Amino acid sequence: MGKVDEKKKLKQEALLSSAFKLFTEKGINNTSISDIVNSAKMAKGTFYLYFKDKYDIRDRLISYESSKLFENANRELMKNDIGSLEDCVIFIVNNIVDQLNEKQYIIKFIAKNLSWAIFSNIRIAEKDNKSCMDIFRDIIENSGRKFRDEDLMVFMIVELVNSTCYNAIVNKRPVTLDELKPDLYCTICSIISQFEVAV
Amino acid sequence: MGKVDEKKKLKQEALLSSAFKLFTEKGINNTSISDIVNSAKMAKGTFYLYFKDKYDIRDRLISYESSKLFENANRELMKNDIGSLEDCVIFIVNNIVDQLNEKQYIIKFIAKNLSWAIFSNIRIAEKDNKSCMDIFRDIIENSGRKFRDEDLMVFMIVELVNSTCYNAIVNKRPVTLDELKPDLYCTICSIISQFEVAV
Amino acid sequence: MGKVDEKKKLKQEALLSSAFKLFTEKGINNTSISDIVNSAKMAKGTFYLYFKDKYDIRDRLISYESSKLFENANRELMKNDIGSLEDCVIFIVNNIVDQLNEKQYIIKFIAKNLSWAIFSNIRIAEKDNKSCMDIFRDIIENSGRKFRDEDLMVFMIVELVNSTCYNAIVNKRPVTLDELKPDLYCTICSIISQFEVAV
Amino acid sequence: MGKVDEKKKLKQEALLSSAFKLFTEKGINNTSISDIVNSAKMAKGTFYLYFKDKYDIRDRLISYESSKLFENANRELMKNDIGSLEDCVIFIVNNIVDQLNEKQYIIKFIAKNLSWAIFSNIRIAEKDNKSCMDIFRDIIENSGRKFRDEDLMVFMIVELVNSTCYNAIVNKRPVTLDELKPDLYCTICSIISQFEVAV
DNA sequence: GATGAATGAGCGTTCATTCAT
DNA sequence: AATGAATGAACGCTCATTCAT
Repeated sequence: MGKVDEKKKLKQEALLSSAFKLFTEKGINNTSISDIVNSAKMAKGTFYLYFKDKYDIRDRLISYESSKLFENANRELMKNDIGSLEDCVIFIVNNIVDQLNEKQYIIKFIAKNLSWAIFSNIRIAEKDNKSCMDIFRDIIENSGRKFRDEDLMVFMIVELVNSTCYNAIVNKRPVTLDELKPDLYCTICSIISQFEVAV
Repeated sequence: MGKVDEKKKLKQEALLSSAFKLFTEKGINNTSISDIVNSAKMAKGTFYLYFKDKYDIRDRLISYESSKLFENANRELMKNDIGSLEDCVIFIVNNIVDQLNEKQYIIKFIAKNLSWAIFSNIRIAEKDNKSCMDIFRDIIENSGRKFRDEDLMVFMIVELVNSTCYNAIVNKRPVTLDELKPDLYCTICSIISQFEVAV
Repeated sequence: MGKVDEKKKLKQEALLSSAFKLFTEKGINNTSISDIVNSAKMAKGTFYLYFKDKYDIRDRLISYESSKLFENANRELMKNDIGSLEDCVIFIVNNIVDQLNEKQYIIKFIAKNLSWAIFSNIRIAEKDNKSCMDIFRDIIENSGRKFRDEDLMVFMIVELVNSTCYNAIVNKRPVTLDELKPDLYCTICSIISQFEVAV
Repeated sequence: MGKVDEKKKLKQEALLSSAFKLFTEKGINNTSISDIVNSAKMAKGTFYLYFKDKYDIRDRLISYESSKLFENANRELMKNDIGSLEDCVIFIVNNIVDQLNEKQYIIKFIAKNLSWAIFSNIRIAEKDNKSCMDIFRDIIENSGRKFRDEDLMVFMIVELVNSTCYNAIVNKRPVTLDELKPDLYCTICSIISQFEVAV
């Protein structure tokens, strides 16, 4: 990579991190392109060399931040020797919601923008560019068990976790994250068992 | 109520219905106060006599539209003689998601804005101004059964339904609403049973 | 007309005259909306209450300035007792090109923008809102003479005058206006005679 | 001419032809230098090595395209054995307006920008770099006839043709080109005769 | 000579809000 | 109470021009 490309990468990263900081602090609607370039200390026009508009940079950030969460969780999973499928799924969920709980600004930024369509397309560089969904499928396959509709099963778990944890973390209503966890994980087990078919 | 008050109420209602029409058609971000007053055929300044800003009128609309959904569902529940608690809950959920499926613009408008805080505060005029949560509590009490943490139970059900149905109705991904329903209702039963305590 | 309407008219006139001044001084391409409102001493947004954009105000000005030229010429024609059709046409042409010669900024502004379509639609308030073309038709009719294709005849005269006088007035090339006039008027007579048909 | 010079000429020609294409397609005001260099597949900075700005390249194109029209007409004139001066002039005019009628985008581009100053300076490479005006002078001389003010005569003819044909070709108003021609050529003869002096 | 990333002034336009009527 | 003309800050975006490579 030449010197020029390196400089370009730095510029782009400066824009991404400035935008992330501002989006999480003030919200997307209250952040202007001017704010972003001022914070990144470059000229307005430069923004448009790298991104189409505010929503372009937002989508890039959502994918990037989401994949980081998932990568971290997955890395930890590999380090440990987790037994059953249920334990694996709960381990990942638990790891991710703990990350989110520590960095609440991330969940505020991601949650309301993370559609199933985006989620299921997030790629994990460390895992051969596989999607999150692919990784779940691998885990399921490795368990040797059989399920009716894997995609629907994962979808229901993801949506349940996403929406309940958002409230628990951000509003602490109607319960805190720690109070939510036992029942959340219990329901995850119920969902898994409800989809299982005898082999 | 005097003639003047009546006129005022009419003005306000005209603003609310114009705003709802525009918000669902073009989205909140693309609707200006100019648009709203033009559509309601009154002067710009008049808007500020009734609402603080665009977000004030939005919140009023969310409450109003949500309560209508719930009222409709509840009215139907009363007409029928539903047996078990599970059947009651599923009846209400089913009725609401069918309403949403028919009027998709409502779910697009409400869903991303409907926090648990708002939901649990929605008042139903027809039912002595009780909140949705109160009505669920009544249903539970009438069943004669006993649950660990009713609020958390209802919260989990509401969040699961809200987030999965949003995707199923709006994107039809990863499944359509009809394909989702059986598994959704099965999970609702699991959640209920997981919270039940022996009497 | 109420006080408010009067104020509105004043605002609009201030915008028109500021725009005219700037357009003729610096050209349309070098005049921004900002320039216009600054010169008219009002806020930028006010411009958009009265005109769609820069080209809207330009077209309004072209019509207005052109009709003024024609009105003046016509008023003078009425005052005098001009004999033949040729003399009438030449009187009007002469009067208009003299006006343009005195206020060269007008011809610079109008000439390159004045299409036949615009010209033939210019209305003269003083003459029952008749178009320029209508007035020519009246003059022709009053002469009692008969012509093959009146519109084409007037068109050729107008275009010849417009284009040759623009150069003569603005560039004084290849001749000055005064040097051009005799031959121009001679050619006008040729055109008229070439279209005349025996009665 | 060295290899380097040849490469430079190719670059310049690529810029000219890209600019011409874009100017005629979208208009000068809507064409940016970015557009031109993108279309010519070179870097932005390169443009400034060859042209001062957009208006520099425009003027070069007008001269170039106009001279091509005139060259074509003149070449055809040479091929034929045209008799009188009137026939020669009308032959050239007719040939040029037919070219313009076939390629309307050229007249749209040239007409509003073609001043007499530019026209009279157009050089014809094939004819010893003579100007258009020189060629007319040659034709006049060859006819053996004598005229008062040749330049003014040619000027009036050129302006009349240019402005009337622009409308006839582009707007087809108030008549089409074919409907215009007979009267236009008749007026040209009148102009010529009006300038002739007895020998 | 050729490049193209970077600039930043400037553009047209929008719109929430005010306030005299 | 109701109006709507007026405001002007702020917006997203463009683009001619520069200059280090």
